[in-house]
Amino acid sequence: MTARIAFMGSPDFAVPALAELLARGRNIVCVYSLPPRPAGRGQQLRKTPVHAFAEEHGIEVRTPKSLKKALEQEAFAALDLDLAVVVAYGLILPKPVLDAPRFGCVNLHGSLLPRWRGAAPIQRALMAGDAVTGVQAMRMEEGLDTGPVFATAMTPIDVDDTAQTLHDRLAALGAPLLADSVDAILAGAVQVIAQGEDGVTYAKKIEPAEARIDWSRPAREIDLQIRGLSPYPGAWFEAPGEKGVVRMKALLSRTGLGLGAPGEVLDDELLVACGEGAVRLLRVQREGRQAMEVSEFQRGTPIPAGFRFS
RNA sequence: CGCGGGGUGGAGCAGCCCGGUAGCUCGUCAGGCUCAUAACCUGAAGGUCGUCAGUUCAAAUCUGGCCCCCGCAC
Repeated sequence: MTARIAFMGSPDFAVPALAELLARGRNIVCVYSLPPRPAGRGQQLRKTPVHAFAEEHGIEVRTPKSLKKALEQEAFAALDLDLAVVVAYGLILPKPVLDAPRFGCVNLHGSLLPRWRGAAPIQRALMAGDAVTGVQAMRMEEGLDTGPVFATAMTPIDVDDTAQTLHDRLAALGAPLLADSVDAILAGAVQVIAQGEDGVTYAKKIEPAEARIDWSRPAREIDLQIRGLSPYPGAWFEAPGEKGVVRMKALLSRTGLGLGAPGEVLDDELLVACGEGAVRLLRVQREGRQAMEVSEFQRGTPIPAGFRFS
């Protein structure tokens, strides 16, 4: 009943899972997270969300740079764990670590495996235009997200979903799903289903270069790019500003109808012509400003029909 | 001290370089027009211009400190 569990995770996505385990009275003896590092403006040292959350709950936090060294692996083994729960940790778990807990390691992944194995499954599913996605609890193996699945929760991807809304929904769906799997595993009553061999895709990490909008692409693709990269890193293009062109992020959009040269603004509410079709921008953010609805943006610094984005 | 942009009535912005009666597009309230309206017309309320100090006859505007927000890079 007081099984010894370690939680390994780093970003926001992992926090609800840890919170759920605590809410169910699970004995989290230690939390592993990526080490604090200089980040953001001013290069301040920043703890990961999981790190901060764990500290608030008085749990020991360890932040090794790597788990490849024997010393770290021994420290991990010394925890005498029954189970390790891993959610978007950020470090590779070497075999000695995977094998240390009595019941092994369980992972929560944000896609319907074997589709979108890897780093950015939520954004990739959205950007690819998938109609449905989900979260799965799975047993960890040495391969990248290759282990057999314990449980699945699915959710449709809506036309006004962004990476943010989808992320939040999947995190919320995943927390109880994962906790249920933990219950089942510890009770020795868990069933697993091997991943299929067909339909394997990899969710490559999002690179900044992918964020620039190319208005000559089809509207459908641009809309998916905008919503899939929203709010971070944010699909962007160049807009006029007082002191020359400024970067402007598109945070929410929907496809629309219209004809014009790629990048041409077709009405006074930022309907922009694409290589094929048009995209209506719904929420934007200009450099140095807060994100806002297009109606608000147009009130302050209107971009009229006829303007052409490059 | 990583680079840079910003904090002006409820919202979004202009004004700042070249100190001197607070502006624009909306919103709100009242009245009018209309079969009617989120449309149009008229009028009104609402701001110690982030904060503290300095310069000055006079500071939103110039100088310095502090707080908060944001983009890039990481």
